[in-house]
Amino acid sequence: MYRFIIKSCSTCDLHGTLFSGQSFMWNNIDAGYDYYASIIDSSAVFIRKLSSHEFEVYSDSSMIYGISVPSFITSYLSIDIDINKVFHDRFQKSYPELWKLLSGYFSLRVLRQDFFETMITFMCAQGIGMHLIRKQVTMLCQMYGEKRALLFGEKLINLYSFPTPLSLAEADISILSRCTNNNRIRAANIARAARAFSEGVIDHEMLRNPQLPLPELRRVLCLNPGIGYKIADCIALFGLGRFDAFPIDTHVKQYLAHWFRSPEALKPLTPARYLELDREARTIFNPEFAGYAGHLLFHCWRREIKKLRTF
DNA sequence: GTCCAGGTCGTCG
DNA sequence: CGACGACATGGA
Repeated sequence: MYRFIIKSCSTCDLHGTLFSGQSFMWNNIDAGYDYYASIIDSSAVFIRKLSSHEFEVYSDSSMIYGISVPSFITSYLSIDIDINKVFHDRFQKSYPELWKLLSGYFSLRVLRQDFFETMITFMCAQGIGMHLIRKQVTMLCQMYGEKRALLFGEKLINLYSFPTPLSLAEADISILSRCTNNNRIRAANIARAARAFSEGVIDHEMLRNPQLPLPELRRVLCLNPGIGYKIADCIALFGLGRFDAFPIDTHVKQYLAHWFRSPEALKPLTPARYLELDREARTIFNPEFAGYAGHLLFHCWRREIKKLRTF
């Protein structure tokens, strides 16, 4: 077991990380206010908060995705991102009431999560509630993942690893569909995407190139059945660390109408309007961090206005 | 019973 | 393009 200390210049709420894209991945994550545990790149990782700006990290390997654990975790928790970078002064001054409401969400992080996990979990997130999405991911991990009991000091944590691409690629659709809310189309799309990833048709390295323009990245992801604009943008934001990607779902659409008085956001969301709202968002937010900002607003909207409890 | 959930896709006007 | 239904289930 390796142990590292990481110092952070910005605060990070580890429980808040659960509100990130990993809101779905309930049984392959365990987190509380001062700790976070998961299996990342098939290695067990445990993070404990020592103070607001210091973490200790335990890992059973010295490298994750080929880079040192401290470097990886710093990137994973995106503790390099500062809230004043995410929201420019103009935004803060233009929406003072909203800014005050939003201040409770500043310690929430957008994680730089695993590409494959992100792709599959967001393919489960189509027009159904958070509860059902999490149920699907839970079943996927239990049926196709690996059970792992992790011991960190005195703390025992039971988790499932996320299924490997191959295990989903070879899955029988009738069995897999039990994990996808009985939706066979979704199950077939997931198996197909897993196959494409295994075979390199979905070229992870190519997609990870930060020079790749967002529209092109979106176009390539949308080549896969079951991935539309919204899910492609989620994969870019959470799975490729593209904080400029701005996924527009039913909640984002609602707050664009309510908080930013967008008339377009009141109409049904067609592909053409999606692109139009995407353009609008880039005039409201710092385009470089539009998605990061949008994610904070997403949770703020759900909790403060819609009174939805994610946990 | 009705409506809405972190949508996507095929079909039709 | 835009509207509409299918896909599926469960909580409010």
